[in-house]
Amino acid sequence: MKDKHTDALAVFILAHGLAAASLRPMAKAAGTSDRMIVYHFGDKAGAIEAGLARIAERGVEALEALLPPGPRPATELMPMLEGIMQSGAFDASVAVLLEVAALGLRGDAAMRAVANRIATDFRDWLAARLTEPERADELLRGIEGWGVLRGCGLDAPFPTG
Amino acid sequence: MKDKHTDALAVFILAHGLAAASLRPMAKAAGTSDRMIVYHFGDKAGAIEAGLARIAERGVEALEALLPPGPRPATELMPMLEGIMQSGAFDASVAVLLEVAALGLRGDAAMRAVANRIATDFRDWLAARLTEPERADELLRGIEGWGVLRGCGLDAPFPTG
DNA sequence: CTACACATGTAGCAATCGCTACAGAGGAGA
DNA sequence: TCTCCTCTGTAGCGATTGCTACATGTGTAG
Repeated sequence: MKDKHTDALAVFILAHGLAAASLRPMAKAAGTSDRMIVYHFGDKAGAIEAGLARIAERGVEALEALLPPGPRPATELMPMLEGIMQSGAFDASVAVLLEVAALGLRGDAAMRAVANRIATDFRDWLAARLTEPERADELLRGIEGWGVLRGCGLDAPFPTG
Repeated sequence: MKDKHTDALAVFILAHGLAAASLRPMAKAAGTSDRMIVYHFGDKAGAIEAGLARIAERGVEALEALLPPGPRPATELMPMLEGIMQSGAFDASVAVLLEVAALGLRGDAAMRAVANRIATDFRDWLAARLTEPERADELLRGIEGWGVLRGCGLDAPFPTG
């Protein structure tokens, strides 16, 4: 049951953002009570961390499912990614990452750890998908920056290959 | 008086983040009451927007003060910026931008407008500071991405010139 | 002096927050 | 059967949330 609840937490956080993630609404979305969330996860922070960890697990899988397999040169991979990101399908994921990264920047150690996990998973996936894996850091930086500027309503160029 | 309050709002938001920006704490920091904040700014959203607008005005000035004047090639400007950003002096500013951009990504029109203003000001400043102003977009994207990854505790490369 | 807009303090509202105490249900082992 | 242990529902706590009603200043124009 805890596992189902964790899924529901992940879905809720993705849908509404960290800022709106309070116990009762999350519990209701999970079909249970705030009482149970606290029982399973200790406290709100534990529940949030569990939900974010689940998001981290699922994020890369979702992206992977949308791309043909195998490593490619950046000049091929990045335009594919651009199409996917421009569609808005991952806006919620990016928004969550931005919220978590902002907390990390403010010194929240737990959130920084979660952010690190999400970003590292994405970077590793990117490196595995590139025929030039040494460019993963640079391209990841470009993608995240593009996401920020997208949230700002700016048409920044997507990082090219 | 409203102007002083706006300054205090900006300082508070920078220091504690959007997530912690509730009326009473902000008012206390401004040396007034929640009653007065609502009186001057209409409601909480108005106060937040006013504070963020003030942050947008001041952000670029603060950066400008730390650099020698005049446009430079990216290969000179970016290492200077890197030193400043690595110092952490602008972590709070970046964190606020990430929070606002996340709300923008979620469709909050007012926050997207504020985010747009902040990002556009920064981009314009960057373009004016570069001997290759056409690279402003790309470098801005790189800097924002670097900020995200810094919040994730990742040592991403700062965009080079 | 009067009138009237601007400004401010006190008090309180209903709603929501994270969290907890308590009681019970249900199954597993002695 | 008795006794734990895991799980769950109800109810409520004190604190904080955004916001408002009401009374009272404090100026300035007529």
